[in-house]
Amino acid sequence: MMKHTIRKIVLNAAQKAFEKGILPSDKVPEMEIEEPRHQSHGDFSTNFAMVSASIQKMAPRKIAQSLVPLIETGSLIEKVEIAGPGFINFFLSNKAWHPVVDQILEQDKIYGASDIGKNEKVQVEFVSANPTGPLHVGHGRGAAVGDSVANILSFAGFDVQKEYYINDSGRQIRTLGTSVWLRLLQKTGKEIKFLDDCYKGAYIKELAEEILEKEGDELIQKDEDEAILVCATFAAKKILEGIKEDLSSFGVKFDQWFSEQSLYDTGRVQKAIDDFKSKDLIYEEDGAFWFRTQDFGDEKNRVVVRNNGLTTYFASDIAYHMEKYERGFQKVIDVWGADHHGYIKRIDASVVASGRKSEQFEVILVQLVNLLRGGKPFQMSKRAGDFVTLKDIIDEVGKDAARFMFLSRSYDSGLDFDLELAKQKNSDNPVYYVQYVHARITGILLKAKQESIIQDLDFNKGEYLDFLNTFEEINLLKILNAFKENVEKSAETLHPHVIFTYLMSLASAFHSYYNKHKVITDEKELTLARLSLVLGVKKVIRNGLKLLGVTAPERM
RNA sequence: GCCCCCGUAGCUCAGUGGAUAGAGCAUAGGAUUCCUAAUCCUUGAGCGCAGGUUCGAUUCCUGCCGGGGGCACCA
Repeated sequence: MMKHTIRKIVLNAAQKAFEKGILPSDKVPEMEIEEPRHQSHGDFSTNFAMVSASIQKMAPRKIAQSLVPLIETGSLIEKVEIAGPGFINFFLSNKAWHPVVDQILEQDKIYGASDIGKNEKVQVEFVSANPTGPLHVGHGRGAAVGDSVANILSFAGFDVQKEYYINDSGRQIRTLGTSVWLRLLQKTGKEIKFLDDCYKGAYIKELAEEILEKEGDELIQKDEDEAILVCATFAAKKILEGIKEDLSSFGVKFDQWFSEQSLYDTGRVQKAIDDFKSKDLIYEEDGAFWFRTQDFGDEKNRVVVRNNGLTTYFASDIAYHMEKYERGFQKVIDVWGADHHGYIKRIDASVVASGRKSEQFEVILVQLVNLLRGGKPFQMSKRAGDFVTLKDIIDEVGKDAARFMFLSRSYDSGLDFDLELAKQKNSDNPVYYVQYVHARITGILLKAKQESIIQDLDFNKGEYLDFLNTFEEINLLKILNAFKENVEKSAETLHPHVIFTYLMSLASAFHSYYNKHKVITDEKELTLARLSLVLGVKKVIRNGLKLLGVTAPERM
């Protein structure tokens, strides 16, 4: 918002310079308004002169010198300087920052919201774990990322839908049924050899016990195929219920649960295959049907119908993605684990083949999570089927700590998740560092109310903001002002950790301020000004945490 | 062999086509008669290597090295 103003000022000055004949051209190149790293370089800086050098055929510093006198300093801009190779640096007055508080208090829950999304329909599909077992840590990271990306996009003005795709069809579900069936037979005392490719987790035994209790006798009478089917349906339903519960306690709520089976039931899979066949995008070879993904940059063509007549998951995935765009989404974002990266090209191929643009499809690849306990790798024996579930983690460290931890790093990097660290209630654990700000401010406001300095914990207008002039106060105002930019950056890059980093810097600035200055002082005006400021901080912390799905406690 | 991600301080990670690359932890010391010490203040050290593009590269491109993951008529 402040940057926008600076940009206008620069453009105006350039125009004036051209009219006066100081600059030979009125062409304006791509320029940047940035916040310099160093205070001595001002609050904002532009490289206008440098990027204009070739257009104006003038030395950058000369261009800068011709512009600066045309920039009016006044109540907002204190001074303008030329530095280095030709940067024009703007120093703002304290007064320029004061309105930020009013904006926050007025806009409240929508402070920081943006309209860059232009209401474009976007779908974020995430987790989408097969209902063959409970969610584990990796799903947790995907859930945190997907949910936050969706929240952030929504806050940035996109029309967002969160979706979970249920792989409730195919061989895996049958394997699940077989797994339960075999365990069930073992329970009845039969000597059965458990198959290697079956699911081995303890939850399979529990499911077997449950179904045995319910309808065991009846089931054992049935022929095996039918019994396995019953087991499969029962188990998948149970597991999906568990998944929904876990996600709910993780604070994730989907707008839609989409069934893979429904794509078969409505004939969409067949339709997609027929459609591609008719366009010669699918051909037959060795008794199987292949989609020409190679024509779209994949390294080899991929099978959609096997020579035994069964479709592959790729076939339903093609139909699924076609269906998404038919629902009107301009952009579709899939959140996948890094181990699925090889799948990107072929889905992208299907999207392009069905007439969409490649840019309308985006995959967020979330790198793997290393679970640690006290700095040491936490061994998970996958073979035995015992792994740390998302539920275990929520139970042990709490939803807020888990989500914050998952979002603390870019998903492009692997993540070390230390259970001991996530449990600690001190500054090692970033979630408390940020939440503490919210609780501390609530404490201050409560005290102010008790002392009758304010009537209400919440107010919608700043008071005596001119009294905010310490370095720490101006610093806080600058950070508060930058919230919206950070939301936009986070939305544009689809990186929620931008918000994490932002919140950490805001929290740090607040804690420093808190330790140096009293909010409630003997001076009434100053006190009210500071109360307005900290209320603003509180609201921005809350808004930011909400985007990450973390609560903002009133006390800790 | 091919593909994806990563390589920044002792450790875990941010960050940027530009002017002096940041934070936390760890180490050492200090701050509370006062709004929550789950806090703050002070203290050293770094862009894997080699080329290229550019007025300018840690950032973009290529190659190499190192770490993680993936390469089915599996899901």
